[in-house]
Amino acid sequence: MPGKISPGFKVWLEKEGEVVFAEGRKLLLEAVDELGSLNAAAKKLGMSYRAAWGKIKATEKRLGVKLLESNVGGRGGGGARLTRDAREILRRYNRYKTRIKASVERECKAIFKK
Amino acid sequence: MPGKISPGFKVWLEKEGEVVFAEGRKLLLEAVDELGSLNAAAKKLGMSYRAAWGKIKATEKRLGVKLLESNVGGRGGGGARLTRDAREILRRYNRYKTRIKASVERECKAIFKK
DNA sequence: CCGTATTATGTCTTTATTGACATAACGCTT
DNA sequence: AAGCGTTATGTCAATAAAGACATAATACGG
Repeated sequence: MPGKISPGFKVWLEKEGEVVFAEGRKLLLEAVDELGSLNAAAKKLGMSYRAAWGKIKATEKRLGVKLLESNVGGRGGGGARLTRDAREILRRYNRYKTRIKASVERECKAIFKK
Repeated sequence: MPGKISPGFKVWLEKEGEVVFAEGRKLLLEAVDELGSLNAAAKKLGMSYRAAWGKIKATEKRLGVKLLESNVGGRGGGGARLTRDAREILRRYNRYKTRIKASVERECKAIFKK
């Protein structure tokens, strides 16, 4: 008899069968939006700036869309903020995920009597 | 403006926060059930017997449940068949996935006007 | 009793992903 | 002009995941 088994799920956005946006990018973009800096966002998520920058760059390339508008130097060293496209993708992803999450929790009770 | 973006999803079963069953195991177990042999199932899925066996073994360990009842030697070299527990897990996973898939397709139309 | 197809494992190689380090440029601020 | 914090990249190491290869044991059928 299987013990206490519980369901899990993950959602993402694709373009031509390739994953272009998932939870990691969502957290990263939201952190940039909050902090106004990719470096600060990376620190908040416990990753190196290099890694964060690489992920953003890769996503932009696959997506063919610019996600961050950044300026280097100046007061505080510079900073970055989300483009309109980034906000649009973020909005769609969040809406999609919220809906699926609700379904998951509903079905969960029907299939796995806790 | 983002191009043609489409949603994707994945579901799995957890035990104590650890993934114990997902799409790969499902396909493997179903193939074993159909063919009566782990070796044949592995070939069907384009993986080595070694890899298939390792995955089954790892899943059994994490799950604390036996998935395959096997006999070695004899006519045809032997074979394997699913245990009752394996069928139960498979049934739950399939039911769960089917439900979520339906939700995904429904929400998809609402969020991504195709 | 030998051939055969299968289960059952160990080990080693290759590959892919992630992470760490290093360096340059930039433009405010003081 | 010097300092600071940030963007922007290249490179290389570490770690993880997947795959390839090798070998033993088994039991049935001819």
